[in-house]
Amino acid sequence: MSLEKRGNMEDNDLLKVRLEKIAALKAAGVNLYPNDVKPRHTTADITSRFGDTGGDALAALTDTFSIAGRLMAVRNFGKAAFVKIQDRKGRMQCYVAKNILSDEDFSLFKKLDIGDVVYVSGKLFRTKTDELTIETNALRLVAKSIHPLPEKWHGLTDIETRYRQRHLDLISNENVKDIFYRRSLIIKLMRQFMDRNDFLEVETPMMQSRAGGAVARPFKTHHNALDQDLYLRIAPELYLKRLVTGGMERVYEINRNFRNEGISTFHNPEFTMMEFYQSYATYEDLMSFTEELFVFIAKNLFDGHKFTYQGTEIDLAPPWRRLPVRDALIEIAGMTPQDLDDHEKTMAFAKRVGCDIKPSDPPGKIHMAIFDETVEKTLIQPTFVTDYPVAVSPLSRRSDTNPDLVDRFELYICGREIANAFSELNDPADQRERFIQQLKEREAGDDEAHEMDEDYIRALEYGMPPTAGEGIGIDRLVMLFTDSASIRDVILFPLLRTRQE
RNA sequence: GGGCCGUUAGCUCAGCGGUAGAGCAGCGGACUUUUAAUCCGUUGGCCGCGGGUUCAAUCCCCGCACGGCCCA
Repeated sequence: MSLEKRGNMEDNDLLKVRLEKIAALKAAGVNLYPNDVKPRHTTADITSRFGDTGGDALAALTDTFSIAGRLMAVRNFGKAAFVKIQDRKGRMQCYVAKNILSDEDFSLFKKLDIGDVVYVSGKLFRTKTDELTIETNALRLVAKSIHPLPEKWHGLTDIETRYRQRHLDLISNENVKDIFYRRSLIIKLMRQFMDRNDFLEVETPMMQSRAGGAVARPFKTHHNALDQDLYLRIAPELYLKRLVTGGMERVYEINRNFRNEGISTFHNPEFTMMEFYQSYATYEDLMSFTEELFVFIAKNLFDGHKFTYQGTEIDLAPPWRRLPVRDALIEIAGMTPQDLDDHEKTMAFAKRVGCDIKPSDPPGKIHMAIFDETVEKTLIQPTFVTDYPVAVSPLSRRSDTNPDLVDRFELYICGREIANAFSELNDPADQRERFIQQLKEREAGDDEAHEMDEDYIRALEYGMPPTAGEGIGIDRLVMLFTDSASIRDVILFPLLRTRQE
């Protein structure tokens, strides 16, 4: 759609003014969208080199500097002006004056709008108030903006607009960019850590004919040429373990998973997880591995192992607390051993604390419902919850000492599940039994229960070495490390309902 | 899915049963070292959408849409 048409349709005065300016610029021979602009510096290049250099030393410099970025503020004095230009690294002030610029460039400057992308070059100096500034001797328009930017002081605060028009959020709210730079750094550090430990990064299918590897409802889609329904994956687990069986003894994948469930400050339907598998390791090995990984990230981010999340100080110094589910239910939920071992009493307790359960649910499942309701939110400092019931762990290895439990842990920080790990079940016969048990629950109405996967069992039948695997929720991890209250603040484009036209 | 809250100018927000307000941005003017520059003047609105009550609704009531927080 042409600009002119948009203008007529929106019938907005601000837009009309801009379109008139565009016409004037075109008439003056100015290219609104040139393609040959090459800034030689970023704002950070200049401030990091000359941030502490005095005015006299700057005056002695003969170098010229050039930056490009968005025009964020103009303080105009008629024949001169101070402007702020923002690039990917920060902001820098530039001084524009009639007696320094060519007449052509100065009249271009007079036609610029806040929000335009511009290029500036010139020498450096310090103003009366000691601010490092570029004395502009050449100016170019790089990309014309036709919409006004959000308010310069308050920025963009409307949450919906921030998510729907993330470009505006990034332009006007500086800390937003910081969060996503930090997210990128965290993921980079995780890769570094995994690579150093001899893990191989792989990619496994996002579209699966059977969505397995987790307990969750999938999204459904359809392949036309094959005329076949497919599911967006809820976890990469079963594919990664096929790779382990194939001899890739240490693998990891950092990628998206999709779960068809509600949206909240801690849930986005698509989210990023790192899953990794290490042969000849146990879930206990992964506890110390996880401690090391988190400390490694924290050291790079905070230069220490303490940080503050929403006003609470979190200390990542290992070793972290290890808490068996049963102990948690007794010590924190307030159950007695008699409650735990008696189905009727367990049911009664569950109902009392507000769990949504069915009498047909196995005891282990009810225990975990009580755990979620009562214990979870109390686990503020990093805690490995261990000794999970078999009933809620269809892919985990059975404990050698107690056949009702599995070799599994979940990591909780700030009352939220951050990671889930276990020694993998590699006995194909037991795996088949677990799937059959899940099918029974599915028939009993649990549409999150795991499906039978003969193909996966067949892979296990070739022999998978003893292996431990773990999934770490990266969005939640980034929330912690960026002190973000909502998962939507660490996902660039969180899912929102489509607006009706 | 339930409860509560929000939706007013491009943005940030006031307001009120009697024809709609500020700041910023914009536009015109003054101004060559500003820091949310300042000063003078000024344009801009389906008050989310649809019903209802009323002489009169942006305001009260009902429904819907979208969003937020809490709960499930």
